[in-house]
Amino acid sequence: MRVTEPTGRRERKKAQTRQSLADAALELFLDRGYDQVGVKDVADAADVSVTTLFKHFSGKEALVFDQDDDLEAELVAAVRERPPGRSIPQALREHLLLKQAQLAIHATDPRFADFTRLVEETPALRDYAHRMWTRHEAALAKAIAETVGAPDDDVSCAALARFALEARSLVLRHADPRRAADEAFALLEHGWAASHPGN
Amino acid sequence: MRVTEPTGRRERKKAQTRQSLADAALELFLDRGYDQVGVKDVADAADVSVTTLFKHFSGKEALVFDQDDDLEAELVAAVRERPPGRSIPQALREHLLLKQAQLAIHATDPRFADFTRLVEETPALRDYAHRMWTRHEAALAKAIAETVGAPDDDVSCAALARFALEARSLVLRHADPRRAADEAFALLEHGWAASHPGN
DNA sequence: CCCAATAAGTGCAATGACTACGCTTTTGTA
DNA sequence: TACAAAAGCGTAGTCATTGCACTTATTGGG
Repeated sequence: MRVTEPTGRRERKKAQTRQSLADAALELFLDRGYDQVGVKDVADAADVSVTTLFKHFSGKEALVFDQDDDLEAELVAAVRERPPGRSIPQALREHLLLKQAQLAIHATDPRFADFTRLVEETPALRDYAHRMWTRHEAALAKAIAETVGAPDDDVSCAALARFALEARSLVLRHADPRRAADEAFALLEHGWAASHPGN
Repeated sequence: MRVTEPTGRRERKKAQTRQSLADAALELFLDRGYDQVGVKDVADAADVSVTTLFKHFSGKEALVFDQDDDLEAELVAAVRERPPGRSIPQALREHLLLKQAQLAIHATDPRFADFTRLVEETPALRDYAHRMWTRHEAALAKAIAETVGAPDDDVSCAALARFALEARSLVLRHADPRRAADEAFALLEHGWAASHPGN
């Protein structure tokens, strides 16, 4: 019995189909623009039926983003397991910048810049990416509240969670994200320190 | 030439049609739920064609919200013409609470509670309402920057604009919006004061 | 090695929001 | 009155997305 990679032919083909779709989609979108490409075009290019496409991806926008499943767990961990002496806003700033840097590793690929531009210039994709993060607001708020010993529905904890997640997209469109993040999070930092000293 | 109300029969009928549509839509949505009603149903109930419906409203969601045109102007004015001694975050908190109170005036109408619930429980409507506000983020950021003499693209001004607008929806889902607003804006207040004392 | 369960993939038809188009009716105005 | 603009209409289309019934391939067991 194989311990690593219990990958039968079935799962391999499935992954392959999925990859074909994602590749075809990205190429077409970059070439013609998101709105100028129909879901039918993508399916044809990947040589599968439209029905199959929707068995692999929940919607047209999802074709562009590979599964970022444990986003929530990482976000919560960034707060819970932050090094001693680092405030929650600082920890969140670091985490968001780190995730962005992880993406930028592919920056060697000249497609990457185009990819980023595609996402930022297409409202449907921008919104989708945004929601990938804000989706976890409640979980983040809860983690923060537990960390500082506040009730689960504490408003300032919810506010910090919301603002930090919003800061991400705010900062991303800036030429120098690091500097922008410093400024945006400085605001949160000071505001947070005022009511939750030492966190 | 009539100065006030240059209202000919034409414009009156137009407004009437629009109103019929809005009324029919609200009644149907409240009765069956937003997703269970098609635009065809609304058009039929108002006794107009679907094409006509879309000449009056930009989309299905817009049927629910009457034109809030000068939202942006009011927002900018709240910052620019705030009474002396009141900080920008405070002014924004007041303005947002005021606008909410203005809506709640209709609270005598028992439909109003249902209306609020409808909007909050229907993702499409919640998002639409949210975007009605966040749409003006750039204008608000610019107004703030000019008020404090910062460059138009100053990050902390943009951040304050974004956070304040987000605070609105954050606070709205709370049982006591006023208290929630106090907490959320306290965070912004202190953070903002740290870098822009006296504003 | 064969069989039955399972899962991937297919094609087709339908829904529901929205648009384009070409047409008729109404209304404001010269 | 005559004409242009505006309001409305119906049809037919696009596009994403879903349900359904069907074929094909893979797998695990007997």
